[in-house]
Amino acid sequence: MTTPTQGLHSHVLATLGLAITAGEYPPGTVLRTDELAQRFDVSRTVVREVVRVLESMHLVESRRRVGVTVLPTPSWNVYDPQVIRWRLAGADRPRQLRSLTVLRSAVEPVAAGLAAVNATPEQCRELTEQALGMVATSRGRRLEEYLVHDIAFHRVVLNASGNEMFARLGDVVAEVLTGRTHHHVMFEDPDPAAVTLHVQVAEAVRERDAARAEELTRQIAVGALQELDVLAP
Amino acid sequence: MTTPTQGLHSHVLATLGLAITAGEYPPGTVLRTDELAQRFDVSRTVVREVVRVLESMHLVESRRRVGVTVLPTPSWNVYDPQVIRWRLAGADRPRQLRSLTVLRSAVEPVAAGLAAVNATPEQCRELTEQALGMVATSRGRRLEEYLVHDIAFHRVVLNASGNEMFARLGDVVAEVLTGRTHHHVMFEDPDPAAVTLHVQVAEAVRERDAARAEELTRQIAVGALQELDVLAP
DNA sequence: CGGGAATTAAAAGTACTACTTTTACGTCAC
DNA sequence: GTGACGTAAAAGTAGTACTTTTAATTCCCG
Repeated sequence: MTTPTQGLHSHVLATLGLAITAGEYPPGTVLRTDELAQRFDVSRTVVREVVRVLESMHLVESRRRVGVTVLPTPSWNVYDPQVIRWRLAGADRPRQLRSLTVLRSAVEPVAAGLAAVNATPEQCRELTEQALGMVATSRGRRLEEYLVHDIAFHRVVLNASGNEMFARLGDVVAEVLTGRTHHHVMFEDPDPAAVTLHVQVAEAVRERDAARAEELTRQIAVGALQELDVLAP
Repeated sequence: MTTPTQGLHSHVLATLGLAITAGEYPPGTVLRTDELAQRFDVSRTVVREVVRVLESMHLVESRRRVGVTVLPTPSWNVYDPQVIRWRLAGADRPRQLRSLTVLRSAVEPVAAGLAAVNATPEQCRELTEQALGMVATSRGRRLEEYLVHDIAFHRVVLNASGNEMFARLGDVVAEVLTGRTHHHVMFEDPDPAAVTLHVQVAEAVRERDAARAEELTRQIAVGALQELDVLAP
């Protein structure tokens, strides 16, 4: 069952996008628009609009007299949040989680350093609040609540960096953290060391210590990568 | 005059996308499909497909009984290569170049470190070759040739990292480097220090010295940022 | 027998029209 | 003033007819 979307377009897009990113149609596979129209029981108009969107994501390529060809993975717009969501929902979720975590490990430390310089007082407050929330929910099987604070924390850091490219990764980080939490056996409480590091990052940002904020965030990232190595060998 | 594209769809998409990203339609502006159809002298079908694509880039939102609303900048899919190209071609190109350069400064050092671990012999060879090409073209007003090697160099590093998210930034880096070169007064030869650093990175990767590759690339990034500060105060 | 030019047909691209569905907004009753 | 109701405006959907591109086949000539 796919996500219950409203509107024919959304439905077809979700179904096709998911299928393609899941590798259900190997690269090179050709689809024909009216065949798809028949399969989904919608008009060719709808299919064409869907194909145009998939084309803009570089998942497929539409050529006259040939049809709609599925493109190889390296062409895909892997930064498109929609594509990320599809892939995280699909088969190679572990690989995807790893790629994204590596990306985080590169970006977040730099973002934290910038946040120490650019964060507004309000953002500093928010950051501290979320860190404290993490502490409060870090023990006693309260992983869901912890996750909310964790996501909020990282989102504030990325936004506070003042760089729009970083800010836009908030959703990606949210997906990664969610995926990680839900994928693990949900019994264990989060690593106490990580919790402490978050508190310290908030502190460093508040005190405008960019180097320290960056270094501490780097440690968080290292921890996340190691955790991934342990759980997905 | 916009880029000479083939096909009505491409043409309308390019024109509208460029106009929106250039801020020609402030957020909240409402467009109507048949008004657009009239303006571009195409059928509503074509306009609808364009709108769907713009919607997937989160540049606009289409609602019944309202029309097509231009969304605020923070919603935009700023990682979409198409959006990046439009924005680099438009008014806030300096701001955009800065954002992207900061992103590079975060990503490329980590990518270089990974490349030192994962690069194939072939990639090492290619890297050295491009670095030497940079050296060869670094003097005597040969900026265009230099640019080609520079782009190729960074692309190889990103690909060799083995991380698909990094690899996908190759196009972005290419745009940034191109934009930078063409935007500057094209008289001065590239910074000799930067050229040397590139050679050293190739060396470090070849010798599998991840830490050194990372650190050297970080220095390249710092240089790029400083250069930007000098030229766009 | 081979290669290149002409032909063909298959599929997407475009246009137009008619109809449906949603929903903002204004109206009217309470 | 507030809430139910009706209306119309705009997007959504469908279907059809036609155009354009181009892969693939055919056919002619060397």
